[in-house]
Order: sequence, then C-alpha cells, then structure tokens
Amino acid sequence: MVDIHAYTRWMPAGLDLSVITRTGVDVVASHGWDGLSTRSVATALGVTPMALYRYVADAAELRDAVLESIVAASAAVRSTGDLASDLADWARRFRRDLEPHPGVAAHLLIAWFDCPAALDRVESLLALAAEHGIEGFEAVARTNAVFTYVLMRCEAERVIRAAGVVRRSLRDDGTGRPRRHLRILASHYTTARFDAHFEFGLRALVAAA
Amino acid sequence: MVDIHAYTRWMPAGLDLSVITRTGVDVVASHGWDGLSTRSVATALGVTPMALYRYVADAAELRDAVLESIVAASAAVRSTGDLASDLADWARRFRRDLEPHPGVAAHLLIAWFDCPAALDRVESLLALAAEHGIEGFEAVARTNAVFTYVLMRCEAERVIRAAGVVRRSLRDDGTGRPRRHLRILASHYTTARFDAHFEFGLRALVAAA
DNA sequence: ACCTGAACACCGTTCAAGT
DNA sequence: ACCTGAACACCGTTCAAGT
Repeated sequence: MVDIHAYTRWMPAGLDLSVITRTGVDVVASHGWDGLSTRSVATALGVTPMALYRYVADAAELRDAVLESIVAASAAVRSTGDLASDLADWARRFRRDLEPHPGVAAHLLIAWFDCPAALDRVESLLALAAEHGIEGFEAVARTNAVFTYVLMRCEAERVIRAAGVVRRSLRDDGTGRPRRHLRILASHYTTARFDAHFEFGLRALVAAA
Repeated sequence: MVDIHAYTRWMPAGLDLSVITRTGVDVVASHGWDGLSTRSVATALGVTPMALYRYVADAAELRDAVLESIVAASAAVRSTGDLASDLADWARRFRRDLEPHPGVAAHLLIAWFDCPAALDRVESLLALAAEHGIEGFEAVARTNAVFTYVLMRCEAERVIRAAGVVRRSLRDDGTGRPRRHLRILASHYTTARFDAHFEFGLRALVAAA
C-alpha cells in the first residue's frame, strides 16, 4: 500500500535549537554581534523569521543562546601552580577565541553575569586565586581586572580595525587638553601592533595580581 | 511699511546642536540609552527626523553628543591628598550622576575611549595616582579598576531594577554547577541593598590601590 | 537656509492561516 | 506540529520637494 499522502505531505524544515544556535554563531562570525537578529538567522536558515519562535521565546533568548555557545567554546582556565602565567595564558587564549566573533567582547562586558559559561570562567579564575591564598573581594577585583582587560582590548581592537584609522581621541581630540597621563594608554590603543601592546598590559596586570 | 511677507513667511523651528543635545539627554533620562534615536529626539522636539540631519551627520554623532553632554556634567575628580578617599569620593559621585541616565554606564564601558569627558576623568584619576608615585601601566590598571567598577555596578543595578527580580544566574542558573567562589560576588549583585554593596566593593578596591 | 514627505531597507513581534 | 504571510510599530537614511 502506497501512502499517496507521503508525496504531498508537507515537510518540516527540521529546525531545532542547536541548528538555530549554530547558525547564529556563524552569523556573528561573518556579520558581527550587531548583525545577529531573528531575521538574519532566519534568512541564513532559509526560513521565515517566525519559524524561530517555536524554539526561542524572543530575540533576547536567541542572543543568549548564541553568546553562551561562543563563550562555552572559548578557552577554559588551566592551573599549573604559577598564578601569573596561568592568568596570562588564559587571557591570551580567551582573546584569541573571541577575536573571530566581533562585538561579542563588548556585549560580554555588560552581560557576563547573565552568561553561565562566562561565570564558569570567572569562577575558575577565583579558584585559581584561592589556590594562592587570595580570597574575598581582593580576588574578585584582581581576576575581574584580567577578565575585563581582555574584553576591553578585544573591543578596542575591533573598533580600530573597523574604523581603519588611528583613534584620534586618545591623542588629541580637538579639545586642546593635553592629557599627558593618558599618553601611556594612547600608544596602547592607537597603533596596529595589537599583540605587543596586549602583552605589555597583560604582563603588568598579572604581575600585580 | 509693513512687510506683508512677514505674516506668510515660513518660520524655522529654531533648532541647533545644543537644543538637540539637551533634548537627547532628556530622552535618555526618561527612556534610557536604548530609547535614544533620531526619531525619538525628533518627536520630542516636534520636528521630522530629517530636520536633525542639518546639525548632526548621523545617529552615531547624535549619540556621541548626548553621551559627551551627560559625562561632562558628571562628577569631576577632586584631590585632597588622600588617594583612597579621593578615589572613593569620586566613584560615589560618578555613580550618583550616572544613575538618572539608565544604560549610559553600559555604553560608556565600551565607548569611554571615544568620549572626551570620560578621558578627562581617566586622565584626572591617573594624575591623582601620579601624585602618590603610582605611574605607568600600574596606574592605568588601578584607576581603570575603579572606573569600570562604577560602570559595571551601575549597569548591574539597572538590569536588576529592570528585571524586578533577583539575578538567578549568579546563584544557580540550572546548570547544576555550584560555583562556590562566585557566591562572594552573588550577594553583591543579587540583593536590593545596592548602596551597602557598592560601598563594600569600593572600599576593598581603593584600599588595594 | 531650514525643514517636510515619501520612500526604502532594516528591526521585533502578534495573530491568523496554511499543510 | 511546524511553518508561512500579512500586518504593525519601530529603526536609520536618501532624495526630492516645499517655503
């Protein structure tokens, strides 16, 4: 018996949360965090925007899932017994993993406390500090400094890359104010030698911690 | 001689950059940073969105002008000779001044290096550190810790206020992971006792600096 | 010189309908 | 059960037109 309806029966597109999330990650990789939307993901999947609403409650939930996926795939904290080098090692790998996903660092800066995978990394950094007798708010302040350093560098580097020009404002923004102390920072945000400057700041940071 | 044309002559709306910027600041105060747009400002002014384009190049320039205006009106750094108390004093006043403008702290977190008024405050903090013999990247790291602490607290407090609920994720987000080190932080982001927790973290931070 | 209006390409989302 | 389509309220912006 041939089921005649089998030929005419409507076929589902085969969506599910993991497919949607993976597509979202791809969209971020190619169009940046701000390019992530219900419509852009739907287009990439070849479906109507509304098709996604069966798997995610709204655009915010879609973004959360994509963010979680990207951060979960990023570097985990490793412990070798040397605090400074462990922190620096993680920071380098974390930066490298965020780089292919422009804009994610900036978003993480204001949303890390809502991202489980980010909390895992902060927790691991705190555990690392605890191994060396650093506890309480001092540990929070120190690990947070490393964590936000990576995020801010990533975002600053993205902005500079996108603008294609040296940041004018850190040097002289036309206000006439010299800001001589900021010159230290300026060289670290205004040139294309990203890796060297990242290293310089990182070392100063983990040496203090 | 009565100029007959005076009665029929078309009247300009009397726009200029400062009026637009002030209106933009009001819009942010009442609808938050994300509520700021060319259309929302134009509506508040009773003009067409396109009327603004004679005074600002695009939406980004409008946002920059509004941000600059808000930060320029915020607390300036004061020096009394006591580094820890000067840092804490500025942090408290800065937080108080950002609070009426929801979302500005979060945006500042990723855009402070493009905001002259923010750079002025960072420069002043660096100068403060220099007065006490703290120079170079160590000064940058320490003052940045205080600066970003205020911004992150403001944003976290805004999110909690907006959600109207205790942040679930810092405690237990359903992943089953205990994250015992993060419990320290949790109490600082999950209750409504904003002022007390802000003080606790701030003191730990400036004591280290 | 200064502002309007229509139009276009986006965005999220609701609701009714289709298979 | 799963997806589409039309519709609505937003967003930025271009371009031509009005006074």
